Amino acid sequence: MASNRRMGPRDAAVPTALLDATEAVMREEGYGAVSSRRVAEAAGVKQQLVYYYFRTMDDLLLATFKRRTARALERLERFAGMERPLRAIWEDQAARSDSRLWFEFMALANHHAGIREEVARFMTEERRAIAGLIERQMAAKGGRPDPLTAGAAAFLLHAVSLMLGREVSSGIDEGHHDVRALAEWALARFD
Amino acid sequence: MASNRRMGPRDAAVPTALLDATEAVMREEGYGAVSSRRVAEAAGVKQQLVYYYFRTMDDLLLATFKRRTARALERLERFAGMERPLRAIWEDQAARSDSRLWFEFMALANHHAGIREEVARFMTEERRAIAGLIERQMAAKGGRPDPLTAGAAAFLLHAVSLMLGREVSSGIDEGHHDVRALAEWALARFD
DNA sequence: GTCTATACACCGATAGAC
DNA sequence: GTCTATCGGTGTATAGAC
Repeated sequence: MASNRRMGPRDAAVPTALLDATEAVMREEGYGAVSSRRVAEAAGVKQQLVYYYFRTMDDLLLATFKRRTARALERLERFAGMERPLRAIWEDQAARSDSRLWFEFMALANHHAGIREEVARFMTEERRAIAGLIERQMAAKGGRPDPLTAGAAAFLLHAVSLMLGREVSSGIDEGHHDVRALAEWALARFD
Repeated sequence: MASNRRMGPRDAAVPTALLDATEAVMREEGYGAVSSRRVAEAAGVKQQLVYYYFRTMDDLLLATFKRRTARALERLERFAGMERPLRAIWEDQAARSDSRLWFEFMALANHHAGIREEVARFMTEERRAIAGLIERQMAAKGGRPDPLTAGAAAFLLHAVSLMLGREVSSGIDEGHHDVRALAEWALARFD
C-alpha cells in the first residue's frame, strides 16, 4: 500500500501552503470544515493537488499536527537552555493563544488513531522534559511542600495554561485572577 | 423568525431519543459526524423528524449541550449537601469519563456562538459554587498556604480532572500518579 | 406527528490529458 | 506537477400528502 507520491521537497511552496491553510481553516471554522476543496481554496491552489501531496485528508490532518508538535519540541529545547526556563515556557504558552487549535486537535484525536498516537508521543516527551527541568530547579532551591513533585508540577503547568487559554477565548474569567497569582507565586520560587 | 415547532412535550420519546443519539454519535465519531441522517439512524427514526423537533442542526447541538449542563448543575447541588462535597465532586468527575464528549463540545464552542455562551454561563456558575464550598471548608479548617485561594482551587479541580480524564482516554499516563497523589493530599486536608 | 419525494451544495477520491 | 472532468455518496433543509 506504499505510495510514491509526495515527490517534491516536502518544504516546497504548495505543500507548505496547504499545511498553513489547514491550520487556518481549523482555527476559524473547526476540523469539520477541513475539506480538500476548502483547504485548497484557502491555499490558492486546485483541489486535486491536496491528493497529490497528501494521499488522503487523514494524512493531511496528521501532517499538519506533526508539524506543530515538532515545532513545539524545538521551542521547548530552546527554553531549556535559558536561565529561567519555567517562566519562559509558561509565558510562551500563555502568549500563543493556540488553545483553540489545540482543542480541535484533541477532539480530532478521539477519532483519528494517527493523531491520538502522536498526541501521546508528544505529551509524554514534553512532560518528561519539563519535569526534568523542574526537578533540577527543585534540587537547587529545595524547601517545597512534599506532595508537589516535579511530575505533578509539570502536569499542572500544562493543564492550567491550556485551560486558561481556552476559557479566555470563550469569555470566561471566573477564578483566573487567583490562578494567575498562584502561578506567579510558584514561578517566583524558582527565579 | 419565531418557529411554532417542537409542539409535543419536550420529554416525549422521539426528541429524547434524538438527544441521546446525538451524544452517542458525538462520543463515538466526533461532532463532525453529527448529521441529521446519522443521528436519525442512531435514534431509529426518519431523518426529517430531526427538523421537525429541532429546527436546525445547530439547535439540536445546543439542546444536547444544555441538557448536559442542566444535569451537571443538578448533580453539583446534590453533592453540596453531602458531608464531603469536594471529594464527591472529584470522584464524580473522575468516574464519569465524559471528558471525550466535553472536549467535543469545547471544540464546537469555538465555532458555535450558542454553545460558547452556554459554556461561559455554566462554567461561571459551577466555578462560583465550588469556590463557595471550598471557602466554607477552608474557614472551618484554616491553615492553608496563602496563594491557594478558593477561586484558584476551584479552577484547579476543574482543569486537573478534565485533563486527567482526557489523557487517560488517549493512553497517556506520564505524571498521573504524582498528580493523583497531590489531589488526594489536598482533599485529605478537608476530610 | 410521520411519511414520501426532492431541491441543490458539497464531500473524498480517481482517471487521464498535458 | 498541474490541469479538466467526473464518479457516487452524503449533507441541510423544505414541500406537501396522510
